[in-house]
Amino acid sequence: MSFKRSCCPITNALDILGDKWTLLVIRDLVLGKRRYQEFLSSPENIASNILANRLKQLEASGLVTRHAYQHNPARYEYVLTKKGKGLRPVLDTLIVWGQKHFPGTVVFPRVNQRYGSVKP
Amino acid sequence: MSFKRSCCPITNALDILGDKWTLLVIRDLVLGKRRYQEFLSSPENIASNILANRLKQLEASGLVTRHAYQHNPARYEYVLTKKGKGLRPVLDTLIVWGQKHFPGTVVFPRVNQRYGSVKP
DNA sequence: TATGTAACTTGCAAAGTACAAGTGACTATG
DNA sequence: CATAGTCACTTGTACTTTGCAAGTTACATA
Repeated sequence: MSFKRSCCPITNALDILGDKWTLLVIRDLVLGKRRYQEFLSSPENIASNILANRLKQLEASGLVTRHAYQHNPARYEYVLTKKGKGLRPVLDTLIVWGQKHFPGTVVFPRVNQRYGSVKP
Repeated sequence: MSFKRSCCPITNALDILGDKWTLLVIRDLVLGKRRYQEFLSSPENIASNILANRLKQLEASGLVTRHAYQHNPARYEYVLTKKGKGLRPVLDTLIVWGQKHFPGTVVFPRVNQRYGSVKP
């Protein structure tokens, strides 16, 4: 999907977000997760290749930035950009709709992990 | 995707909405479209088999109801249920985000077609 | 030396998507 | 009356994406 399907803002948004995994990764980022293993540990059990692919796409789309928090071996953290953070209202309305129509669903708590300092 | 991936409301919503086409069909329904050819005529050029499949899924998920507007041959119209209409805030926030980050995108106008009367 | 961990990558089968063409039941036109 | 057109789909086939398991690289720890 590299060409432009239409000039509709919804269509353009879905070209980035329209699959079963991308918004879940963004949800995790909003919840405070930053590292590969943290995303993998979410209960939906995303496959590692799908996760790697989605993180790459999110970076390419400017929703996420990646920076090393350690060298030798290089380890990366992922953080939402302003554009990525702008999706919160979308997630919020989805949560409202989801909670109304799927009884028993609950919003996950924010993770508040201590991250090591980053040496540039 | 028939099992439950998790108890997250976003995940459950994405199990229905998480692809490149479903929310576009819902957008068309919100805009007032009801018939097969109308959905097909949208600028994104959805394939007819994908459209048929999505309409079936939407009906199965309770977002849309189908009723005949003509017999011999039977022709059907699709209308959003209350649950389906509840997605408007999601579309609205997507539009806001899309318009902000994809310059030049424009919201499509509502169609206001005269539909024939339905004989039950 | 052996095991473990983090962040990926690779291989392959299964599922989903895109495009074209076909179907059945009519309606309209020459 | 025969032909063409419309509507709402369905079918067939090729291509792409996804899901699962296993492998890789570069360390850290026992």
